Amino acid sequence: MARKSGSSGEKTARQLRQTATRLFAQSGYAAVSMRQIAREVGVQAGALYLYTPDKQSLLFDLMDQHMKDLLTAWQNREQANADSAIEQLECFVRFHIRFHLPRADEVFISYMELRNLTPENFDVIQTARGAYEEILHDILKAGQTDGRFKLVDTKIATFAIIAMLTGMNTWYRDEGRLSLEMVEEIYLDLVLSAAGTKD
Amino acid sequence: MARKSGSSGEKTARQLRQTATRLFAQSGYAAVSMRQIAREVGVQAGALYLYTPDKQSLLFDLMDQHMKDLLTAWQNREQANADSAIEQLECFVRFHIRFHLPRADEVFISYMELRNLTPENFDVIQTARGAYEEILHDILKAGQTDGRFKLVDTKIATFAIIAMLTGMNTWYRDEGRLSLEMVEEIYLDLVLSAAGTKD
DNA sequence: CTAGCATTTGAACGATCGTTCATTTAACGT
DNA sequence: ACGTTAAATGAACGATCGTTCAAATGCTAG
Repeated sequence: MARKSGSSGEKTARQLRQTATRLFAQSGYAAVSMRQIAREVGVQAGALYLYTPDKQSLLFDLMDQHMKDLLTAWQNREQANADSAIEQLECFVRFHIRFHLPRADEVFISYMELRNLTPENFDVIQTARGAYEEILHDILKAGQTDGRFKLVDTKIATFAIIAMLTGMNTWYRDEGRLSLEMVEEIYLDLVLSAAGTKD
Repeated sequence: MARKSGSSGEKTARQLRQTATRLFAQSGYAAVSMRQIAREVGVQAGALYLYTPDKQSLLFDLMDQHMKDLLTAWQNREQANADSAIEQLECFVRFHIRFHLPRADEVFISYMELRNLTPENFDVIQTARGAYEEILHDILKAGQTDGRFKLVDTKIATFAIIAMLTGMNTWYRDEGRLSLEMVEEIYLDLVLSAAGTKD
């Protein structure tokens, strides 16, 4: 047996990305073998190398695409012309939650597998992450300047808020106690309070 | 060559724990081989099995000890009889930071390597983590009851605050811009604000 | 000084790893 | 209908994995 009936490169490539995303998130990059991925895709291990030059590139491409999607989605967000810093912060929080919650696996990978990237690949992802953090940092600095926020240190607040928001992914479940909308309001309240908008 | 001069089981056991902690944090459990650990300890791989029954137990013991240390340290904290919820929260934040910051590797492992634990070992660690989260949750509930905190949901606030605090470990460096004391004050301000103590 | 114990070596086990490649078969353009 | 290309197989490569164990050696108590 060689080529299988109904086979299509595009379909296999898509299944490879999906399967790798799921397995890497579930067990970690180093713990997942190419043979295991191949088995769940439904091909032999050798066939995977038609779609990725090697395992490292597979990981990097997933992470890189995730970061590109994130930054692109922010550029294309609705309500891109919010005026006050408070409205901008609200916009950011809602955007972050709506983008990250449905992508639990990709988010998990992008945070947990940084150490399994080669140095060059690591730099690329870190730069993208820095660009995303800068979005929030700029908002906090603006609010601080015009006196709407009361923050001791905007840089640390940036890290703290992003950590807080991204932490959702560790406990949120679709079938859980709270809907996405309620969670969004709760976190919005926490972030606005932390920023000092209610003093 | 067999036994080495100056060899001592206690010393090797200690070096094994230290080396494994460092390497697991650096590269991840699955990516680190017993031979690599042995090389850095300064023995052959076979010798490690005098000190751990297998690699999985080595990981679990590190994580289990870390969680036990954490809960024990909380029991033995100074100022254990803080009265108001605000003071209790302040006590918790300072405790968390002082305990976690000097243990970057252990904290990293305990968060990142959960999926490499067997189901039984996973349950043990998760239970310990739940006990720690409950400490904060009880404080938040108390403050909510007596009206000092203004939180929409104490359970989510618990997760959010712990995520925020633990996130410090990803960026804090001893030689960095801010001292431990300054970081402590900044995070304390963020947490108290988020809890709604300044409304 | 010596017997027994603590400690480590170094080789070996079977299993699995990422990756390559000649070969085979299916799909498609002409 | 045929030739070309796309897609996949399955065997094979050397390397490395976690783990075991007999043998060898240093340490220590009597």
